[in-house]
Amino acid sequence: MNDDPLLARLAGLAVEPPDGLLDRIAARWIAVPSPIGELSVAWTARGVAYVHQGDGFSGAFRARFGRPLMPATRPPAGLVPALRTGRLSGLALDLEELGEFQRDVLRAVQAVPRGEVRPYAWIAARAGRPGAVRAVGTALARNPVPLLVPCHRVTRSDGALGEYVFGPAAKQRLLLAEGVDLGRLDGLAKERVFYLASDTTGVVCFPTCHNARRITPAHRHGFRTLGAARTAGYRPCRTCRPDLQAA
DNA sequence: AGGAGGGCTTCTA
DNA sequence: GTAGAAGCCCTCC
Repeated sequence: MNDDPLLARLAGLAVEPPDGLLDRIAARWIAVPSPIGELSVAWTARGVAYVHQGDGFSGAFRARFGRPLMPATRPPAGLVPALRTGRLSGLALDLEELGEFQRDVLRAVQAVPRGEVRPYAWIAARAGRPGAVRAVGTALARNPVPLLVPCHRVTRSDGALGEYVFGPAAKQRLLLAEGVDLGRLDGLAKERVFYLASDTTGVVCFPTCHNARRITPAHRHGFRTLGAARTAGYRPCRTCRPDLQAA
Protein backbone atom coordinates (compact mmCIF):
# COMPACT_ATOMS: atom_id res chain seq x y z
CA MET A 1 0.00 0.00 0.00
CA ASN A 2 1.03 3.53 -0.67
CA ASP A 3 -0.43 6.34 1.35
CA ASP A 4 1.59 9.17 -0.12
CA PRO A 5 -1.08 11.85 -0.70
CA LEU A 6 0.62 13.18 -3.81
CA LEU A 7 0.70 9.76 -5.47
CA ALA A 8 -2.90 9.18 -4.50
CA ARG A 9 -3.94 12.42 -6.20
CA LEU A 10 -1.96 11.56 -9.32
CA ALA A 11 -3.66 8.20 -9.48
CA GLY A 12 -6.97 9.98 -9.20
CA LEU A 13 -6.07 12.24 -12.10
CA ALA A 14 -5.33 9.28 -14.32
CA VAL A 15 -8.86 7.98 -13.82
CA GLU A 16 -10.71 11.24 -13.72
CA PRO A 17 -9.47 14.33 -15.51
CA PRO A 18 -9.97 17.66 -13.76
CA ASP A 19 -13.29 19.40 -14.36
CA GLY A 20 -11.93 22.30 -16.34
CA LEU A 21 -10.31 20.07 -18.94
CA LEU A 22 -13.33 17.83 -19.26
CA ASP A 23 -15.58 20.81 -19.83
CA ARG A 24 -13.40 22.02 -22.66
CA ILE A 25 -13.65 18.69 -24.44
CA ALA A 26 -17.09 17.46 -23.58
CA ALA A 27 -20.50 19.12 -23.72
CA ARG A 28 -23.08 19.09 -20.96
CA TRP A 29 -26.72 18.41 -21.53
CA ILE A 30 -30.03 18.54 -19.71
CA ALA A 31 -33.75 18.23 -20.45
CA VAL A 32 -35.77 21.43 -19.98
CA PRO A 33 -39.37 22.57 -20.51
CA SER A 34 -40.43 24.78 -23.41
CA PRO A 35 -43.65 26.00 -25.05
CA ILE A 36 -43.52 22.97 -27.35
CA GLY A 37 -42.76 20.41 -24.65
CA GLU A 38 -39.57 19.03 -23.22
CA LEU A 39 -36.36 19.73 -25.11
CA SER A 40 -32.83 18.37 -24.75
CA VAL A 41 -30.22 21.09 -24.71
CA ALA A 42 -26.42 20.73 -24.94
CA TRP A 43 -23.83 23.40 -24.23
CA THR A 44 -20.09 23.87 -24.19
CA ALA A 45 -17.85 26.31 -22.36
CA ARG A 46 -18.66 28.80 -25.12
CA GLY A 47 -22.42 28.58 -24.87
CA VAL A 48 -25.51 26.66 -25.93
CA ALA A 49 -24.70 24.55 -28.98
CA TYR A 50 -27.71 22.33 -29.60
CA VAL A 51 -31.43 22.22 -28.95
CA HIS A 52 -33.22 18.96 -29.79
CA GLN A 53 -36.77 17.69 -29.61
CA GLY A 54 -37.82 14.05 -29.33
CA ASP A 55 -35.84 10.83 -29.44
CA GLY A 56 -32.31 10.26 -30.64
CA PHE A 57 -30.76 13.24 -28.92
CA SER A 58 -27.38 11.78 -28.02
CA GLY A 59 -26.98 10.03 -31.37
CA ALA A 60 -27.83 13.20 -33.26
CA PHE A 61 -25.48 15.19 -31.08
CA ARG A 62 -22.59 12.80 -31.64
CA ALA A 63 -23.18 12.69 -35.40
CA ARG A 64 -23.10 16.45 -35.52
CA PHE A 65 -20.50 17.48 -32.99
CA GLY A 66 -18.48 14.32 -32.45
CA ARG A 67 -17.67 15.06 -28.86
CA PRO A 68 -18.66 13.38 -25.61
CA LEU A 69 -21.81 14.40 -23.80
CA MET A 70 -22.25 14.44 -20.04
CA PRO A 71 -25.42 15.02 -18.06
CA ALA A 72 -25.63 18.22 -16.03
CA THR A 73 -27.62 18.77 -12.87
CA ARG A 74 -28.90 22.21 -13.77
CA PRO A 75 -29.31 24.26 -16.96
CA PRO A 76 -27.13 27.31 -17.71
CA ALA A 77 -28.46 30.53 -16.18
CA GLY A 78 -31.14 32.06 -18.35
CA LEU A 79 -31.73 29.08 -20.62
CA VAL A 80 -35.26 28.26 -19.50
CA PRO A 81 -36.53 31.85 -19.73
CA ALA A 82 -34.81 32.21 -23.13
CA LEU A 83 -36.66 29.16 -24.43
CA ARG A 84 -39.92 30.52 -23.07
CA THR A 85 -39.59 34.06 -24.38
CA GLY A 86 -37.38 33.65 -27.41
CA ARG A 87 -35.10 36.36 -26.05
CA LEU A 88 -31.50 35.48 -25.24
CA SER A 89 -30.82 38.41 -22.87
CA GLY A 90 -27.19 37.55 -22.45
CA LEU A 91 -27.34 33.79 -22.87
CA ALA A 92 -24.31 32.76 -24.94
CA LEU A 93 -24.55 30.52 -28.01
CA ASP A 94 -21.79 28.32 -29.40
CA LEU A 95 -22.09 28.50 -33.17
CA GLU A 96 -18.45 27.68 -33.88
CA GLU A 97 -19.21 24.55 -35.85
CA LEU A 98 -21.17 26.43 -38.49
CA GLY A 99 -20.09 27.84 -41.81
CA GLU A 100 -20.00 31.56 -42.47
CA PHE A 101 -23.17 31.63 -44.54
CA GLN A 102 -25.16 29.80 -41.90
CA ARG A 103 -23.91 32.09 -39.15
CA ASP A 104 -24.88 35.14 -41.23
CA VAL A 105 -28.33 33.67 -41.72
CA LEU A 106 -28.79 32.93 -38.01
CA ARG A 107 -27.62 36.42 -37.13
CA ALA A 108 -30.22 37.86 -39.50
CA VAL A 109 -32.90 35.73 -37.86
CA GLN A 110 -31.97 37.14 -34.44
CA ALA A 111 -33.19 40.50 -35.75
CA VAL A 112 -36.80 39.33 -35.97
CA PRO A 113 -38.55 40.51 -32.79
CA ARG A 114 -40.75 38.29 -30.67
CA GLY A 115 -44.33 38.34 -31.91
CA GLU A 116 -43.38 39.26 -35.48
CA VAL A 117 -42.54 37.36 -38.67
CA ARG A 118 -40.41 38.05 -41.73
CA PRO A 119 -40.15 36.30 -45.10
CA TYR A 120 -37.26 34.01 -46.07
CA ALA A 121 -36.37 36.53 -48.78
CA TRP A 122 -35.93 39.23 -46.13
CA ILE A 123 -33.53 37.03 -44.18
CA ALA A 124 -31.56 36.34 -47.35
CA ALA A 125 -31.21 40.05 -48.06
CA ARG A 126 -30.24 40.82 -44.50
CA ALA A 127 -27.65 38.06 -44.56
CA GLY A 128 -26.11 39.80 -47.55
CA ARG A 129 -27.16 37.20 -50.15
CA PRO A 130 -30.43 38.46 -51.64
CA GLY A 131 -30.59 35.61 -54.12
CA ALA A 132 -29.98 32.85 -51.62
CA VAL A 133 -33.61 32.44 -50.62
CA ARG A 134 -33.64 28.69 -51.08
CA ALA A 135 -30.33 28.30 -49.28
CA VAL A 136 -31.73 30.24 -46.32
CA GLY A 137 -34.34 27.50 -45.99
CA THR A 138 -31.60 24.90 -45.93
CA ALA A 139 -29.59 26.87 -43.39
CA LEU A 140 -32.60 27.20 -41.11
CA ALA A 141 -33.39 23.51 -41.49
CA ARG A 142 -29.97 22.95 -39.94
CA ASN A 143 -30.37 25.56 -37.22
CA PRO A 144 -28.72 23.84 -34.23
CA VAL A 145 -30.45 26.09 -31.71
CA PRO A 146 -34.14 26.49 -32.61
CA LEU A 147 -36.22 28.74 -30.30
CA LEU A 148 -33.01 30.50 -29.20
CA VAL A 149 -32.38 31.60 -32.78
CA PRO A 150 -36.05 32.11 -33.59
CA CYS A 151 -36.31 30.53 -37.02
CA HIS A 152 -40.01 29.90 -36.34
CA ARG A 153 -40.47 33.64 -37.05
CA VAL A 154 -39.42 33.18 -40.68
CA THR A 155 -42.38 32.54 -42.95
CA ARG A 156 -43.08 32.40 -46.66
CA SER A 157 -43.65 35.50 -48.73
CA ASP A 158 -47.03 34.18 -49.87
CA GLY A 159 -48.31 34.18 -46.31
CA ALA A 160 -47.98 30.43 -45.65
CA LEU A 161 -46.06 29.53 -42.51
CA GLY A 162 -43.66 27.23 -44.31
CA GLU A 163 -41.65 24.36 -42.90
CA TYR A 164 -39.93 24.03 -39.55
CA VAL A 165 -37.21 21.87 -37.92
CA PHE A 166 -39.69 20.54 -35.39
CA GLY A 167 -42.58 20.42 -37.85
CA PRO A 168 -45.13 23.04 -39.00
CA ALA A 169 -47.42 22.37 -36.01
CA ALA A 170 -44.66 23.40 -33.59
CA LYS A 171 -44.02 26.54 -35.65
CA GLN A 172 -47.66 27.46 -35.40
CA ARG A 173 -47.77 26.82 -31.66
CA LEU A 174 -44.68 28.93 -31.04
CA LEU A 175 -46.01 31.86 -33.05
CA LEU A 176 -49.40 31.71 -31.33
CA ALA A 177 -47.66 31.58 -27.96
CA GLU A 178 -45.80 34.77 -28.90
CA GLY A 179 -49.07 36.48 -29.69
CA VAL A 180 -48.86 36.47 -33.50
CA ASP A 181 -52.40 36.78 -34.85
CA LEU A 182 -52.18 34.00 -37.40
CA GLY A 183 -55.87 34.20 -38.25
CA ARG A 184 -55.52 37.81 -39.24
CA LEU A 185 -52.33 37.15 -41.21
CA ASP A 186 -54.11 34.40 -43.04
CA GLY A 187 -57.01 36.69 -43.84
CA LEU A 188 -54.65 39.29 -45.24
CA ALA A 189 -52.81 36.68 -47.28
CA LYS A 190 -56.09 35.52 -48.83
CA GLU A 191 -56.64 39.08 -50.02
CA ARG A 192 -53.05 39.15 -51.24
CA VAL A 193 -52.11 41.82 -48.71
CA PHE A 194 -48.50 41.52 -47.55
CA TYR A 195 -47.82 45.12 -46.53
CA LEU A 196 -49.78 47.59 -44.42
CA ALA A 197 -49.46 51.35 -44.71
CA SER A 198 -50.69 54.30 -42.67
CA ASP A 199 -51.85 57.46 -44.44
CA THR A 200 -51.18 59.48 -41.31
CA THR A 201 -47.50 58.56 -41.13
CA GLY A 202 -46.90 57.77 -44.80
CA VAL A 203 -45.07 54.61 -43.77
CA VAL A 204 -45.49 51.06 -45.07
CA CYS A 205 -44.67 48.02 -42.87
CA PHE A 206 -44.80 44.28 -42.71
CA PRO A 207 -48.18 43.39 -41.14
CA THR A 208 -46.67 42.10 -37.89
CA CYS A 209 -44.39 45.11 -37.32
CA HIS A 210 -45.33 46.76 -34.04
CA ASN A 211 -45.74 50.03 -35.92
CA ALA A 212 -48.25 48.44 -38.30
CA ARG A 213 -50.30 47.02 -35.46
CA ARG A 214 -51.09 50.52 -34.22
CA ILE A 215 -52.56 51.82 -37.46
CA THR A 216 -56.23 52.63 -36.92
CA PRO A 217 -58.52 50.91 -39.44
CA ALA A 218 -59.64 54.17 -41.05
CA HIS A 219 -56.07 55.04 -41.99
CA ARG A 220 -54.87 51.57 -42.95
CA HIS A 221 -54.14 50.57 -46.52
CA GLY A 222 -53.09 47.13 -47.66
CA PHE A 223 -50.69 46.44 -50.51
CA ARG A 224 -49.65 43.34 -52.36
CA THR A 225 -46.18 44.58 -53.19
CA LEU A 226 -43.83 47.15 -51.78
CA GLY A 227 -43.63 48.73 -55.22
CA ALA A 228 -47.36 49.41 -55.19
CA ALA A 229 -47.09 51.03 -51.76
CA ARG A 230 -44.22 53.21 -52.93
CA THR A 231 -46.13 54.27 -56.01
CA ALA A 232 -48.94 55.30 -53.68
CA GLY A 233 -46.46 57.53 -51.87
CA TYR A 234 -45.46 55.45 -48.87
CA ARG A 235 -41.91 54.95 -47.66
CA PRO A 236 -40.67 51.73 -46.07
CA CYS A 237 -40.70 51.53 -42.27
CA ARG A 238 -37.25 52.00 -40.76
CA THR A 239 -38.02 49.48 -38.04
CA CYS A 240 -39.20 46.45 -40.01
CA ARG A 241 -37.38 47.39 -43.25
CA PRO A 242 -39.69 45.91 -45.90
CA ASP A 243 -37.36 47.47 -48.48
CA LEU A 244 -34.63 44.96 -47.65
CA GLN A 245 -36.12 42.05 -49.50
CA ALA A 246 -37.41 43.62 -52.71
CA ALA A 247 -36.49 46.52 -54.92
C1' DA B 1 -11.43 17.33 -56.98
C1' DG B 2 -15.77 18.28 -58.90
C1' DG B 3 -20.36 17.50 -60.07
C1' DA B 4 -25.01 16.04 -58.92
C1' DG B 5 -28.84 16.48 -56.14
C1' DG B 6 -31.61 18.12 -52.39
C1' DG B 7 -33.62 21.59 -49.24
C1' DC B 8 -38.19 25.41 -43.71
C1' DT B 9 -38.50 29.24 -51.31
C1' DT B 10 -40.24 32.14 -54.86
C1' DC B 11 -41.43 33.67 -59.39
C1' DT B 12 -43.64 32.68 -63.64
C1' DA B 13 -46.77 30.53 -67.06
C1' DG C 1 -54.90 27.27 -58.61
C1' DT C 2 -50.51 24.47 -59.45
C1' DA C 3 -46.46 22.85 -62.01
C1' DG C 4 -41.89 23.94 -63.30
C1' DA C 5 -37.70 26.02 -63.16
C1' DA C 6 -34.54 29.30 -61.23
C1' DG C 7 -31.44 29.86 -57.69
C1' DC C 8 -27.81 29.27 -53.81
C1' DC C 9 -25.34 26.64 -50.47
C1' DC C 10 -24.13 22.41 -48.62
C1' DT C 11 -23.40 17.39 -48.48
C1' DC C 12 -22.25 13.38 -50.44
C1' DC C 13 -20.52 10.40 -53.89
